[in-house]
Amino acid sequence: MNADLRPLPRAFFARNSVDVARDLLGHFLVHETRQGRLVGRIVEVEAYRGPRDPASHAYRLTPRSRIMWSQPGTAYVYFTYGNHYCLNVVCEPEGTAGAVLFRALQPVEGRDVMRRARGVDAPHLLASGPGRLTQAMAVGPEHNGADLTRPPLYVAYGDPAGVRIKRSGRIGITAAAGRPWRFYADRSPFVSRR
DNA sequence: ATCTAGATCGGCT
DNA sequence: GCCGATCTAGATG
Repeated sequence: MNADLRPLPRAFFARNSVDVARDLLGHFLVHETRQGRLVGRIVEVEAYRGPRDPASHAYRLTPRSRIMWSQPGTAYVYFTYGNHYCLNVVCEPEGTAGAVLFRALQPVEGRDVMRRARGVDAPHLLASGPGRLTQAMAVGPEHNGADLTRPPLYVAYGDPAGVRIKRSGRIGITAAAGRPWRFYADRSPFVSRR
């Protein structure tokens, strides 16, 4: 992996979250930790919108969901099912709610650290699923509100042109008929639900 | 291959 | 009190 990773600018995230989700495929999620630099290629994401999207935490304004109205490029980390953390990046202009959930990565750098954190060996099981992804990337509740446009945790330019994009319904969502806002890299072994 | 339950707890009605 | 933007292990066909 080359050493040069440049963060995406804030303007990238200040758009419709569905467009941001699609455009995120092929770019990198990077975390510079004490253990070393962890890098994954983004291969699966889901878009969530505001009060008009019943599947979104921002369907209502609550203390937890408030952050989805904040500055684009901000991290939204939430806890679910008593066990797992999920990482999102806030989208849309400030004052409009929206976010993209990171669902799966292709591990690119720091695989050994990821293996240790996950307790599994197979590369396609390291970060294929939102809970697995945060565990592999050493992301937790302390990152809620972090700025994902600058180190140590950020989204960096990759190779989006080389991705065959597929779309589908969001996973685990019942109240979202007619909103196929999950995007993933076609035929990638690193997406969830293989 | 497909299903089921259990873990485990914060946020919300 | 209920249930979730999940994962894993174990059972069953």
